[in-house]
Amino acid sequence: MLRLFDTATGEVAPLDLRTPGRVSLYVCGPTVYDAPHLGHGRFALVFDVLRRYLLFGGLDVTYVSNITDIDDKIIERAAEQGVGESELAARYEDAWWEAVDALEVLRPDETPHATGYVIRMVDLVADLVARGVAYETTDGVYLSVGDVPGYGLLARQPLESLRAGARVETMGEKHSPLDFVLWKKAKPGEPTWDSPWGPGRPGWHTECVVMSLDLLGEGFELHGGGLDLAFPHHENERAQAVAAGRTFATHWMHNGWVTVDGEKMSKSLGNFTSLDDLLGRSDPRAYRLLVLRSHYRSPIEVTPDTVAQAEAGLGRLDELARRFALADPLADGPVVGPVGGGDLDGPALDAFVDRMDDDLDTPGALAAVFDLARRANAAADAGDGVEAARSARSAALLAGGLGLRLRGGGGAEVDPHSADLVRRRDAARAARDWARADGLRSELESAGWLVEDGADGTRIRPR
RNA sequence: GGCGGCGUGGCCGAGUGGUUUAGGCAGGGGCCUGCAAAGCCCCGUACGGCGGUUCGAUUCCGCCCGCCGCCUCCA
Repeated sequence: MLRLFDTATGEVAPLDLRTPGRVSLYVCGPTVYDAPHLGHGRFALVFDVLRRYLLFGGLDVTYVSNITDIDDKIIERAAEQGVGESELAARYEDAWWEAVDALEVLRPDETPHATGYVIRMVDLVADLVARGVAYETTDGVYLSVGDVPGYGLLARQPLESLRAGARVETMGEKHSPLDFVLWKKAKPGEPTWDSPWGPGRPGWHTECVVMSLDLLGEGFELHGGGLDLAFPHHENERAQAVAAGRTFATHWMHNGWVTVDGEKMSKSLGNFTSLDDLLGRSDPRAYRLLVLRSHYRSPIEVTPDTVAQAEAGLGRLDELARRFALADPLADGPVVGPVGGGDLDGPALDAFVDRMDDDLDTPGALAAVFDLARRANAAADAGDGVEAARSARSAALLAGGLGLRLRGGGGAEVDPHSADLVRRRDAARAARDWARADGLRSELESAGWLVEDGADGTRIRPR
């Protein structure tokens, strides 16, 4: 039984299901006004791992993640670049999918776009106004936060405490500084939709509450996103649902930051590395491994050094796949449970599940994978082929459960010149001409290959 | 000011009131190898500081120091 830390209660609790065997997740996706950075990649990976683990456990998972394609930032950026908002959004949405595809993050089952749900957003806002919890001002419609029971749940602070910290200067016509905008009345030149309050566009918090409820229904199991979304974004989504008398998500999950020199990576601080940069200079799987190596709620530091460490660890797992010619467990999509059987290492699987069930302890789960790798090699060295194969197969399957694909054979194309060097080296070794064999190894190494001698002769792979 | 998190061996990063260790990377020694590589075995006696509780604390409590986050757009 999976237990997860719930931001709303501050405790680790079992993930209760509306319907046995089925689980629905809504994860706030990106606002597509710029290229995604490492932080976006982390949230995509964290929730991909959660999703894969639920599938691994045999659950029927519905995963929804939106694209925010209308927003202040998009309007601003489009104006700067002299392009239309929809054109800009489409460009960065493409960049988004390209990056997460490279990370082997599974595509959501549904990807609602905010612009496709405006009519329903207007309906919600009108309902909130009719219920007397929202009010109109000269620039928009606002939710009266003081009228929502339990406001402050996700901030983990009571309303009064939040009010004390709020910035009063941005209050305008709002009744309380914490009241937030549901509908923004149009300013000249902005894209607009019709509403009872005149042309305008929805507020960000209204977008996600409408899309999640529409696609997943009331009482869906889990709503997630980066920790910075807990307050005010998720708080405000929840407030609208509560104010409208609807049951919202029953569990809240937030991932920690990617940090740079200990500070949160963000667009506003300007200390970000784009996903493209990282993926261009390292194995995309290394970032997944890096994310898995620490707990999802902890901050992670991504540096050339930690990336290199992850790549080295990956090399070890790939070597395992190569040695045992393991089949790719992700060849036909994600690993779907129930998983088990006599040809797998039961205790190791149990250890893996035990770690994952405990609030997604991926570092612990990974330890189980590496442990299997070591045991597979040790058993093979000792001549126990059966045990070795079982451990190796189990390691690959569990790695696959985490979305980590191991690369064994196949690999890089060997150019004719290098292939010739390999042939000549085998001949030299057969003739016990070590000086010549060593010279040929040097040549191969300077051509970028890693050279290994096995029972079947010289083997090379890219360094 | 309010609320919250963190500080673990060379690096990354889990975890736990004590008798046996996370795991990975790097390093040292050994086995294997023509030499390597890969793999396996062994090794380093770590838990910010000061007190307290306890037979015993890295793990619980208090204080202190340092770092970070949220309270405003943000994954």
